[in-house]
Amino acid sequence: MPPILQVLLPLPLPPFDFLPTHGAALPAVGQRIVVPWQQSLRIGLVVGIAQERGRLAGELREAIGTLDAGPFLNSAALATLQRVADYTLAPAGTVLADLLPTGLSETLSHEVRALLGVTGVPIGREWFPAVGLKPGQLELYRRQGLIEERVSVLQPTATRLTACRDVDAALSPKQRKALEALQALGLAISAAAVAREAEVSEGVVRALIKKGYARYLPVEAEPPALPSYWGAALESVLPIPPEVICLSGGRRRERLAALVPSLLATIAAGGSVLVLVPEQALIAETAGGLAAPLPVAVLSGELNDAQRRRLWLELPSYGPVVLVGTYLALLAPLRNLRQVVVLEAASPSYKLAAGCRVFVPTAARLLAEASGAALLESDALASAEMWLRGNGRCHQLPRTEPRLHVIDLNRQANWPLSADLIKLLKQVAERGRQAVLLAPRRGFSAGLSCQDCGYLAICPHCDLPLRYHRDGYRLRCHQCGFSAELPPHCPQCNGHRLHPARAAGTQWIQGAVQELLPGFNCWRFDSDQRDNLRSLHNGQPGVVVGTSALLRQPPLPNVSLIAITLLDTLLYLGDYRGEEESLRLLFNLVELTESRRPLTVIQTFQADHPLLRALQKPALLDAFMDELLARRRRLGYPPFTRLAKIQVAAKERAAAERVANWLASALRTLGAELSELLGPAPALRLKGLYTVQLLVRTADDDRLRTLLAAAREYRGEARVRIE
DNA sequence: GGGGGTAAGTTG
DNA sequence: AACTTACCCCCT
Repeated sequence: MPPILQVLLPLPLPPFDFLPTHGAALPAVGQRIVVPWQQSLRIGLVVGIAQERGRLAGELREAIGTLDAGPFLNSAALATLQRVADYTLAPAGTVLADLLPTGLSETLSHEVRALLGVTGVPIGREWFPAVGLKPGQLELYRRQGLIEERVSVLQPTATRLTACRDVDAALSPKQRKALEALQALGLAISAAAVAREAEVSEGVVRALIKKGYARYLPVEAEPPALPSYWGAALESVLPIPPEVICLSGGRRRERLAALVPSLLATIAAGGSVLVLVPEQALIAETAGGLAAPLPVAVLSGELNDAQRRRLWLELPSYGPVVLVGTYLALLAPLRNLRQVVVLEAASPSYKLAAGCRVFVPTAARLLAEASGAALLESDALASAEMWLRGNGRCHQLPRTEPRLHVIDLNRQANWPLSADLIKLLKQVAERGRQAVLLAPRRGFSAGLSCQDCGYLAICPHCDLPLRYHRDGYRLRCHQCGFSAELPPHCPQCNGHRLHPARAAGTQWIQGAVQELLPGFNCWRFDSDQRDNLRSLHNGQPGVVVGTSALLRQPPLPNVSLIAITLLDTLLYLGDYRGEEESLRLLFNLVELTESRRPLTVIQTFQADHPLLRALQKPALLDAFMDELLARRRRLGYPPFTRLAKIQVAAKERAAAERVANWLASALRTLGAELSELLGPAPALRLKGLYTVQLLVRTADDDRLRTLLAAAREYRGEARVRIE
C-alpha cells in the first residue's frame, strides 16, 4: 500500500492528498512537487506523508514530480506555516500564498513519453512537450497508465550571438574582421556589440548571421545581482543586557545600534538572525545601518522574481547572516536561525491587509518558538502585549524630555491655529528655521454641514461623512474613493450656509499658515500631495504640513517647532488601543528632526490627559503602562483575553443582519457566555456592502477556536470574515 | 439551440 | 483562487 502525500497549494484550501509519482523516490516533507490540478499543473509543497488514506486510492491522482533535490522550506518554516494557519483560522494554503514570496508560480517545462512497451498512443518513446496534447487526452493516458511525465522549472534564458563557422575566403575583409572579433568574444550580447568590438557597422554582422557564419543562441540567463546597502555605521552604544526581549525608548537609530552587540554575538556563535521591519521604507535604513559590522542580506518586495529565486536557493548555503526583511522573509531558509528581531514591533503596518491577516510580530513569535530562536521586539513605545510578555525583561533607552507646550483649545479662540501657535510660527519665520505641523487628516476638513438644518454630507456607498477637499472643491469618501462636486446649496433645506466641519485637514492648515506667513515656504505632504521637500532637507527655512506619512520621511535638519494641530482626533481613532497608539506617535515625533529637542506643541481639548503627563515625564511611563495593563485586565481586553472580530458583509442589509444574528445564536448554542459575545453591532454600509460586526472574547486560544467553528464553516448569503 | 450572464459547487 | 456546472434570460 503506497503512502499518501499531503500537498499544500497556494490556494485558500487545506492540504490535498496525492499518490507519490510512480517509480520515483518518495519526496521529503518540505519539497516542491508538481501535481495535476483540474485541467492543468500546479506547484505545491509536500507538508506531510501519511500511511492511511482518507479516500480510496483510485480517486487520488498521482503527483507528476518534484522540482528540487531537497526541501524548499525547512521544518521550522513548515511548522510556522501550520501555526499561523491555526492561529488565524485561515486555510494553510492561504498562509502559504501570503508568506512564500517565490517558487510556486514558476513556468514549467512539461514533457511526456509512452511507457516502455505501450502502443496505440500517438506518442513515442521520445520526450515530447505536453502542450501538444489536449488536457482530457493527457488525463486519459494518465489514468490508463500509458505514459510517464517529467517536469522542471523553465530556466530564464537570454539570447547571445555566437560564431558557428570558421573564417573562409567567401568573406569580405570587414566580415572577416567581425567574425574574428566574435570568435574572440565567444558569446556576444548583440550584433551591435560585435560591431563595436570589430569597429565595423552593424550591417556587416547581420550579413554574417544571414550567411550562416553566426547565429543567436539561447543561453542560461546570468543570475540577477542582489541589492546591497551602504549606510553610515551606527554609533556604538552600551549593549543591552542579554536577557532583554523587549526594547523601547530612544530613537530608531539608537535602538538599532543597541541591538548590534547582541547580533554580533549570535553571528559569532554561528547562528543566523532574522530582522523584520514593518514596511519597505525602513529596509535601506536598517540594512545600511547593520551592514558595516555584520554580514547582511535583504529580502523584501523590492526584489524581483529572479532575485527572490536566487536568494531563496542560495540562503541555505550562506554562513551565519543577518537577513533584513519584511514579512516576505518569515519563511526564508536560513541555516541555524538563532535570533528573531522585530523592529517597530507595534506598528499597525505589520497587519496583513488581505489573506490570513496575521499580525507579523505574532507570526515571528510562532517562528521563533518553532526554531528555538530567541525573540526580541523593539519599538519607541512597547505595546501592552510586549510590555506584559517582557515582564522584567524590558529595557528602555533614555528618552530626552521633550520641550512640550500643551495648548488647551478650550481657552484659545483662533481656529485652526491657536494664538500661541501663531506666535511660535511667526518666530520660526523670523529666525529662518523650520516647522513641522501634523494634522489628523488630509483634505480641507472632516466634512461639510449645513448651519441651518444640521445636514451632514454622507457617502452614498458608505455610512461615513464625505471629507471636504479644497482642490477642485469636491467632497470625497476616504473609505471608498467616491467623489462629488460641492453641492451649491443644502440638499435638505435648500439653505446656503454649507460650511466645512471644524476638524481641520492638511489643506486648511496649509492655507492658514500661508495666510499668516505670506512669502514663507509652506509645503504639504500627505498621500494626496507629496511636495518635494528638498529645500527643507537642504536646511532652508519653511513649514511642512502633513499627515503621519511624514514620519516615514528622513528627518529635517533645521526644525525648531513641531506641532500636533489636533490631538483629540488621534485619541479617538480606532479601538481600545487608541491611547497607546497616540502616545507611540508622539514618541515617534523625534524621527521628524535631526535636532535633539525642538519645541513640541500639542493643541487639544483635553489638556490634562494622562498621556500628556507620561510624554512629559519619562519617569512616569512605567506607571502609565502598568495602568494601561490594569485597565485592559479590568475591562477584559487583550493581552488578557483573546479577541476575534467577525465581519459579516452582504449587499442587502437584511441578509447581513440575518446572518449575523444566526451566527450569534450559533455561538450561544456552542456555549458562548454573555461576556464572550459582543454584538452584533448595527449594520454599517462600507463600499456598498452592509457590514455587521461581532466580537468574540475568550480566556484562551482553544476556547476561541471552539466558539469560532461555526463562523469558520459558514457558507451562504453573506461573506463572513474572521480576524 | 445557443450566446451571455450569474450563482453555486468542486478541486485530491 | 480558479475552474466547472447549472440555471436563467433572451434571441434566432
